[in-house]
Amino acid sequence: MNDVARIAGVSLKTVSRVVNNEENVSPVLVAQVRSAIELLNYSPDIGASTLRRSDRRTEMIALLLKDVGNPFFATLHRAVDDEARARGVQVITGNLDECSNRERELARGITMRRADGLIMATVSPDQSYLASELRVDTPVVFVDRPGHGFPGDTVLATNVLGATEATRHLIAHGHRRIACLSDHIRIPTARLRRDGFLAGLQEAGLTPDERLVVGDLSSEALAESRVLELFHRPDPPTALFTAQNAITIGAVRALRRLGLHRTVALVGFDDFPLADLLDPAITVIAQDPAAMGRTAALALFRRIDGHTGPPAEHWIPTTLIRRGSGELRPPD
Amino acid sequence: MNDVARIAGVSLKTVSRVVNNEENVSPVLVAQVRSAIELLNYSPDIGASTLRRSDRRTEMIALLLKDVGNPFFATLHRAVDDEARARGVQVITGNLDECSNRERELARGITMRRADGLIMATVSPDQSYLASELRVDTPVVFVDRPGHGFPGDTVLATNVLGATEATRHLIAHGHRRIACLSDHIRIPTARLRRDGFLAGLQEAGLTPDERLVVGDLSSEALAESRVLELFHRPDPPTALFTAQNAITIGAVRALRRLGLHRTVALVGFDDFPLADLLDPAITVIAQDPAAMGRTAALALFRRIDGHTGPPAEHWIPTTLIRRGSGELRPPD
DNA sequence: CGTGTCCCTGACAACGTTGTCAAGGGAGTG
DNA sequence: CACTCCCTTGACAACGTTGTCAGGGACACG
Repeated sequence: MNDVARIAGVSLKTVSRVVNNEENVSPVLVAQVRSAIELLNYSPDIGASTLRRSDRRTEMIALLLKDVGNPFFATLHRAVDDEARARGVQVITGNLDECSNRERELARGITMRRADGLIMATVSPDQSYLASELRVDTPVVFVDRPGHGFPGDTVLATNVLGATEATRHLIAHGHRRIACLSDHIRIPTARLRRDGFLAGLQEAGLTPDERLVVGDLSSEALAESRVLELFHRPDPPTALFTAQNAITIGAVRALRRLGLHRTVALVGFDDFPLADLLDPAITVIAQDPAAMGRTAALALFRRIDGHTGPPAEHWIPTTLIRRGSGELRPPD
Repeated sequence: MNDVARIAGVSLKTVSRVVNNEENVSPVLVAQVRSAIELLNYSPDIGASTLRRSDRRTEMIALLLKDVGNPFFATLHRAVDDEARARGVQVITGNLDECSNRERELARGITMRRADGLIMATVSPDQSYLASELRVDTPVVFVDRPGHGFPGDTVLATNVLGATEATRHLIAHGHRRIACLSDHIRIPTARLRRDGFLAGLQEAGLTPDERLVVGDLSSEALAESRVLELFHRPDPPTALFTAQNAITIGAVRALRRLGLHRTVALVGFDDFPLADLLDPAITVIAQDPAAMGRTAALALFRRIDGHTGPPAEHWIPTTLIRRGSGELRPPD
């Protein structure tokens, strides 16, 4: 910037004014400065600018989630990025991998980089550490999973309602023995979906068989083997509700191996690509990760732009998509 | 940092030394400074540090790709991030969406943020603009697609070889009329895979029927409708080689609709989740996006750490995975 | 003509940090 | 004891930028 000022024959401050498109600079000088910028290939340094500015904006927000490689979060990430780019803001991401202590570690990195805000799909049960880890007034939005011990807007899918709807759907098709398969129950989404499932049963006056409620399936492979077990025991279920993507796929593999895929009904929580091309096509409760990302980003930017007020809750509705697997009836 | 120094009763510089774990600070002062840091909840400002440091490292690298929401690139992104995090480096991403001018626009943003390096899956045919857009000595690594007009290491899948192998595989199963369906031919990967396809035909002494070589399929839906057309014309192919993920899926949909999915052979370039659960399961030439991301990141960090030398080319091998769709024989 | 107002411009300090240099003090050496 | 050397510490400037303030010129008004 020094060089630009010298070449253009103006002061440093005038260059700064031109770069920031401030008013009240004579057109002649603007032209001179611009051509000097062109000539020298000058590019302003956002870091230095941030340091000096009074608002201290870095024009960066952080997005902490399970895994940017996971399709659900990758879609959410893309939606956040679209909103951010429209404002000239960069998104920096961190992968938590269901690993509690990494949450805190990454929050520290966010702070050192002075991000303007944070969107986070929590892993650990308590976020009160954010009070000391984050700078004051850094807004936080919790997405997909709620936060505890730290104030922030929340963007959640209607997990309970969706799971209840899935269960109701299976019951409406004549099922009485329905298994519920979910990820580890300490994960909020898993717990809520199981709750929704139980509510669905209760609604119909059915009592859950606890041997059919499995809550520690942390991988596709584990889900597959647990479903196989389920059907090697007496009195197996006639329908499955799988509370998450990877579990649904594990269950599909197991049913295939058992030759039961056209017999046992299945409704999965969370849609996935090609679900409609399987045989039978898989009925799901679809989430809308793009809407979740967009909503979270908008909520965050509103806070960054100065909105104050009590934490808001945004609910992103889920949709039942009938494709075949959920409409199979039990053998009479 | 000022406050920390005052509370600890030492100079600014000593705090700096402690924060950076420099040697030759007395243990007593280290302890004092650390407790003051604790007390005040002090967090160093990477931005200010970058500004003053002589090496000017921001500890950020940029990753420009088609779409972070696309599974192939999401996996690649994750692999890059793993390497980066091991070094305390942040990855910032940009979505190009096959849109040429955004490439340059995002490069400008990268420069303003002073990223230490750039990994990029090019969209436009020429990257010579980088010479003026980037700061001098910013290393660039091209991944998935080669760069032109600007020096940089390259990490590419064996596109030609893989496509030839696919074609050879179909020919070995008795096919003579094979269609090649690819994305727009100006995209390097699409062109290379078509070239590999043609090489495979030539190897077997077959002459390509140009009506069976389609090169402008930019979406799944378009691929689907073009395949439908293909089979409504006389003398349709007995096998398909689809040069990309989305096209493969479009083709599967079309074959389903025609009831030909168990008749017409299909080999797709690039693996995708659930390919093994379709009926028939889809034979593919699998790429290894994680290896590509990892290799690109390692190459970039080697440059950032001072390695000089002529641009290197890294080839990531593809693998033929036989699953059924590629082993169908033509009707006699 | 004097005064006030507005527009344009630049000098200067400051943001939070680290590189440079010099000074103080203690230990080791002749 | 004098001298050198190394370890420890701090003062100060500087990184690239912007906020603040003040000065100078043009113009309008009384």
